[in-house]
Amino acid sequence: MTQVAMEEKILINGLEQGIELTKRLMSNFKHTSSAESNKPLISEILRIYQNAIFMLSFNDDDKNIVKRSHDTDEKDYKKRKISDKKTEKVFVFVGTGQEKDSVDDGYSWRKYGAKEISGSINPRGYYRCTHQFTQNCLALKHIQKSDTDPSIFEVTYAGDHTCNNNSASQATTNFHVSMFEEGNRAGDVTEQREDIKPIKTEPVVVSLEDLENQRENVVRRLSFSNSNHENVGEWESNVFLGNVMKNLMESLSPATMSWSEITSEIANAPASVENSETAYSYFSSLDNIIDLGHEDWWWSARDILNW
DNA sequence: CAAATTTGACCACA
DNA sequence: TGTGGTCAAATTTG
Repeated sequence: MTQVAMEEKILINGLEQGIELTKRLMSNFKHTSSAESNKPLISEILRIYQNAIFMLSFNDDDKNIVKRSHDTDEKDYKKRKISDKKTEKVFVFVGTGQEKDSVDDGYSWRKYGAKEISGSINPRGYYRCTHQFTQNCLALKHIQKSDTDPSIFEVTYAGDHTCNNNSASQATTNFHVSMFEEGNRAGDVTEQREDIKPIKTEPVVVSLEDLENQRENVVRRLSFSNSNHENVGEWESNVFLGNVMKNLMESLSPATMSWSEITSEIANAPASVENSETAYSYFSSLDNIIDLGHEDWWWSARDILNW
């Protein structure tokens, strides 16, 4: 594992911890205050996380960030399996929840194989969409538990869902943070890095429906990197943010605040970082917050946000 | 009993 | 020939 990868992991774990704290905080807070006063907090938290993730993708930029465009390849659909698919690697950090061997991402999967992977301790599981035959849905995914950290799952998706039978309705109690790490081979446009540097954060507009039913749409609308191409950081951040929001929604009772309220609140949040220095300062403060530990963090947040 | 999983066989590919 | 992805029979699960 490279140095960068290690830093990445540490950062993500910290962020994930922060989210757990946020969940708890919000859960507590809803009993003692109005939803209205929660809004600025939510915005601030989201912004901080957004910037942290920004940093993450920025750090990533000496690796291959660009996802291989998989267009105009559909000629030889003879070899219709995983071979030439855009396969994105995803790290899923499962929150404190129960140990499971898979990750609930809203779709229903059917395991069709498992394989020992050379050099890895844990086997890799092979899944296809449950509706592969009934709806001709050719989505696939592979899951492999990390050797070093049992709470991390390496998930590779291949193929798009054409089915609509995802079980998006039931909310997960677990909290997932998903992140793409790399596209693939070395020859891939690493020199276009300058173009990829995120420039500015756009207002966030997302609907919960889209998040849970149509990830692809979420990717586009939640985008806060520049990018004509979809790049990895984009996806990563979107999934991350989407999960943040989802959990905030779960923490708040549905009656106290509607999703559209949150959405507009987020959209009105100040546009964030213009450059990496600013982003770094945000990141640092987040880092400090995490360092404070659970109880202190709560009070620290009170100070920062002027409650 | 149907649907999902396990597990070794099979097979493609480098 | 080794590795990794899929198949499918056996088995488990609900």
